[in-house]
Amino acid sequence: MEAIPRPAARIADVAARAGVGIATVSRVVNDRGNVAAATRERVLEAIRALEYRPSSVAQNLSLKRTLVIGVVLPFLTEASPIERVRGIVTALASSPYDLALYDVESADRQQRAFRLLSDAHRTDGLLVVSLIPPDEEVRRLRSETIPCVLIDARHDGVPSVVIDDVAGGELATQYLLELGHRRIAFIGDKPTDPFRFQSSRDRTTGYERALESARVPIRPEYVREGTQSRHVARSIADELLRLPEPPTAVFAASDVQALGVLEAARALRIDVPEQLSVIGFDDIEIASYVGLTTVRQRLFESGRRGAELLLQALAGEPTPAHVETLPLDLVVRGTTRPTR
Amino acid sequence: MEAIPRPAARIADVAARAGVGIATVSRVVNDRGNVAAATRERVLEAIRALEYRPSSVAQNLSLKRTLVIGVVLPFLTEASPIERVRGIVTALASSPYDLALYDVESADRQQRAFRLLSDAHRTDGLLVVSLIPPDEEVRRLRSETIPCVLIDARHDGVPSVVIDDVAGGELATQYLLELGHRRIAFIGDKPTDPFRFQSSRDRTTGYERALESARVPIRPEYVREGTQSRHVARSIADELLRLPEPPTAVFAASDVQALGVLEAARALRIDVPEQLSVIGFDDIEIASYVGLTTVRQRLFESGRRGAELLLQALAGEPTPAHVETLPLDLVVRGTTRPTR
DNA sequence: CCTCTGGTTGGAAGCGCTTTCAGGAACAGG
DNA sequence: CCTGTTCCTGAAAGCGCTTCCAACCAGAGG
Repeated sequence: MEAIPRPAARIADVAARAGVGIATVSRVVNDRGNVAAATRERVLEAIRALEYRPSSVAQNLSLKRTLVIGVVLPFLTEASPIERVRGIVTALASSPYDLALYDVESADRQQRAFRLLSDAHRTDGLLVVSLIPPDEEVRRLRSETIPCVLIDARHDGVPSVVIDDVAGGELATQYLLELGHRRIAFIGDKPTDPFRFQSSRDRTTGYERALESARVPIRPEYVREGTQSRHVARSIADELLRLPEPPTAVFAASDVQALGVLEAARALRIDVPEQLSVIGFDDIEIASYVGLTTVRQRLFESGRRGAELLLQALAGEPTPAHVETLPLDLVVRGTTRPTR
Repeated sequence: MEAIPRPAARIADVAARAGVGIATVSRVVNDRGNVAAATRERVLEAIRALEYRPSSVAQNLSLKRTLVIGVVLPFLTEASPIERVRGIVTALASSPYDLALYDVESADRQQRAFRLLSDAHRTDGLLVVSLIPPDEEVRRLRSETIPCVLIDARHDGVPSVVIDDVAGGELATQYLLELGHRRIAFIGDKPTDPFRFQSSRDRTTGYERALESARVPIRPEYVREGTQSRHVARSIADELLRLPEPPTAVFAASDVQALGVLEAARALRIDVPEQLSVIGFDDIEIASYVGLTTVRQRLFESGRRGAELLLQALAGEPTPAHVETLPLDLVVRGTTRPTR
């Protein structure tokens, strides 16, 4: 337990101690053939004695790779990105790649782009989650042949793992319609949200389509937008429920927002699901605890699958499909009920 | 949007194009003084034209640093480590350091130690969460002067951020006692769990102390151990509640386990909190949704604080205290009630 | 006994950057 | 017009590793 600062051993130290050339040490370390057994043993002994570990930085420079996969995503603090990261971590666990996380939550888009770019060199591949990379950046990545896979985002020519948000919106709305609901409200994200507004908009489209094909008129006062937060969703729901003709069902574009709706209902002593049906989207972990009916998207799976695709690309295998669409399932729990 | 693979520009390319030496380019890039304005402009122009970005790998090799902080932790898939990671990410956001995640969930201890060691070179500092690093490793880290901070773990001479688990256990148990409960069960982790058994054991100690000072006899059949899972806790709780003389209150060593207790009670149609009080530990996000009374530990804060300490050490500032203990709070929600 | 073959080995060149060091230019003062 | 400063600048030496290539050694075959 001595605390004498001693610099880490370098390959030359090992070579000197074993009385061989550094090339030989390198061969032993990397298990590249043609080293006499006796020599190998001597080198191994020296490595042990010196506690030598190759500097990955130097290896990387020499090999022109980094063995790290960059994951760029917004809102790491929220439940659904976390779920995806879990999937990514799982897929990467058995690979030689490390994972570097870049949360762009607070950064403005400029800075985000900048970081991405300047980090291109320190990354063998990129996983971009819920973010659409600027054309400029995609061009660069491609010209430097750094593989990239998008998760929950699309960009021409970049492989991606997505869901069909329109279908998801339809699925949820149709289910409510089947239960007999006709006054169905929708709470989505603000289109000004630079990040995920596309998927929310698609879900809105799905909602509208479902209503249209059921010949239920769309009431503008039922279609609301807020930010992706329980708090805001709660106050929107509150307004909705105080309407002269309140909805009998609410479709929230995310579980987090659905939880806000649940809170609003509770505060107003409106029983769910007796007086109000609520359906969410995502199926985050909490959803199962509170018994929320929702549209499940495979968040974990999206991360895993995206990482797998990237790993394939990194391995030089051709990336199979350009856009991979993950299935959605309706998960019926306790917050929805037929109208009586 | 051409897809012609073109290798990334190197510093020499920039130098050539600008008609200067590479040293000058380096000076411009790093904003190190003494470059004539005209020269600087020419270099900047070349950088722009070639879309030059310095290779951080090469920089790192030259500078002998990596600008990455390694975070080693088990069970990234669970709620509480995630919460800590969030704190770490937050603290690191404004620093130049990147974050590399090493989840040791599946790996056995051997491999974990190995990874840690061999990665020492690719990391400027280490944050170890809920894991006690082997002496061997600590020695190495110290001799190579790689700063390290422990979160939710202790090791002689290594700064750490922890909580007082004994006090936490006492806090929870005392509260139940104050509510009038006398038949209080405890569900902790199996001591065989190589990872977190220490904190669970400390909480058990706290539980026992509280009972002792209240002169309430400890009943062995009330003190149970399981793994850190809702499922297992549920079946343990089930057994507990079927006892001829079932407990009127359960203290679970973690919120996740408390949720299992809640499930068991629901299945047995035992009303919480009317017939059974339940208190957890941690205050993970779900706890607030389900209204679980619990002992809050500042998970997010622990990550942030640990990262801050590491950053300080990295900056050469002396690390203030060796062991920093974060406060615990009793959060009373809806799963506890006085005995009538 | 000599040449050939194939397994071993070390020297040295790179990977792309930082930084030291010394040389040059320009300018001020004498 | 000369000398001393002050600035600017580029060559070159690392940083620690991989790998090409040439050299070497031994045993096999002739």
